[in-house]
Amino acid sequence: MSYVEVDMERVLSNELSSHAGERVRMAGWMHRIRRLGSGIVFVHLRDRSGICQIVVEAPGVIASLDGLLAESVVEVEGTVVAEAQATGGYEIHEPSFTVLSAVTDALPFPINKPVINAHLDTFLDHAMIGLRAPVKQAVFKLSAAVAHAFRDVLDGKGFTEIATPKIIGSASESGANVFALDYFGKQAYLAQSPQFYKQIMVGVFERVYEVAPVFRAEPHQTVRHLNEYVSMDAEMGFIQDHTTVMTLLTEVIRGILDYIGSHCAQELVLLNVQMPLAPQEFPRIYFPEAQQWIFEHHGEDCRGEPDLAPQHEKWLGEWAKETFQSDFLFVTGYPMVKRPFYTAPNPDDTRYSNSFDLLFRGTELVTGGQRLNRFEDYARALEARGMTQEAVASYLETFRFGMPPHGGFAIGLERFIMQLVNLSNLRDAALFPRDMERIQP
RNA sequence: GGGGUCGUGGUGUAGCUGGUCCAACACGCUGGCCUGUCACGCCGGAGACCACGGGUUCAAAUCCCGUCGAUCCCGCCA
Repeated sequence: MSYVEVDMERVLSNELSSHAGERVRMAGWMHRIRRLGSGIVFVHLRDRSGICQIVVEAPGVIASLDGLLAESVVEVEGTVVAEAQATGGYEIHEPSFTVLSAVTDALPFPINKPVINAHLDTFLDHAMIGLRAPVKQAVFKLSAAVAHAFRDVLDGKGFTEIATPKIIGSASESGANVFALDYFGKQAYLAQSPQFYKQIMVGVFERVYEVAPVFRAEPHQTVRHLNEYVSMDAEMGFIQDHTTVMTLLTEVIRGILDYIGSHCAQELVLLNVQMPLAPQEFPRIYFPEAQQWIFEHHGEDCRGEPDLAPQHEKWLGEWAKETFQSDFLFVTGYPMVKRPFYTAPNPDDTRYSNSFDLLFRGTELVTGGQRLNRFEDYARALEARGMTQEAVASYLETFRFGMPPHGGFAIGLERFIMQLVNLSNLRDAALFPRDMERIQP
């Protein structure tokens, strides 16, 4: 049995320098066609590696491009020539074209300009095409690199990747609303988090992670919420307390930043990314102390409130940057009343929890903490909240049969990208975002 | 769930204290010119019943009401 070679002797636009003088075969989209007159046409060919320029001078070949609009797909055979005038130093001469797919209609909006001139709503209606724009590609290349680096760092620390179900039978977990669906006549729900399963799997592998979508039926309408987003979850056993998890998270974040710094130079430049300040140890502040600081420095008295408002997080983020030269800030010890039942309390003051949020440039990026690990503690926690054990019976079985002290966290991938790239809307960090109004495309 | 703002050719905007707007500019599309452009340039052209419905007025893109759509903030969450 023989297979056709995947790359079929095709040369990519970023490989021209190693083929100078050769006759090569290329293929891609006509990103831009610049017809300078009867005598010369420049075609910018876009493939997965980038864009290169093809110079067309033969009248017959120029005629073969008549009527083709941007985004037409072509195969090109031509000679690689070193040319100082060309961006990148090389271009294709004496080409011949085979049209694989001709475009004759104008695009909904131009995608070959440095900036995309379309409202978010318009863009999303045509995301199928808009995503081809180099600036948009770069966002999702970065996104892929972040997810890759997340896996890479955790693989290196003995974690095992898992895939937990997104269709689940019971919906009692945290405060977030769930989407109900009909499952062969039974009531089922879309998972709002892999929380239960990743804890259960700590009992199997000690250390696990998952990169997968989660579903939130919250009716929110803001630039930093989606109803479906990618959660990068990790959970590990045999921790001291939540600070062990914070140390792990710090290493993960720094590992991700290192990775994209060394692998995504092109995207970072194109998107004008200011690399985050990420010191060896991220500064941390205890929840009630954060409220006290807000009261003293901004005059707003939120002391006693169970949570921080977005504005508070912004202030704290600015403070961390100025005081500690860090774009990241841990806020620890969120009140127990605001945390789900599986959260471990602070043993020294049980009003507060052994949990944390990580703020990235003043926006909540990660939630994590230590979980309860003894069955008796779960029984008490459920009772205190008026919940029944039956509702979470299979989850609880885990804790009857030996679970180590453990904890973990969940990073919102789109949030990470949004804050990294300084996007004004989380929807710009999702390929096909799902919000209250949008389920198409 | 509560509140604010907006709705003008395919796209992005100007006009919006009513008449001079059968609507202007840029991108895109299109006809012509240009053999080194790379956000090419130059000269033309097509394309909008100014979201929809009603009202005020001699006169409405412009003022009022309603509907729909979009968007942002708060709450909730990552």
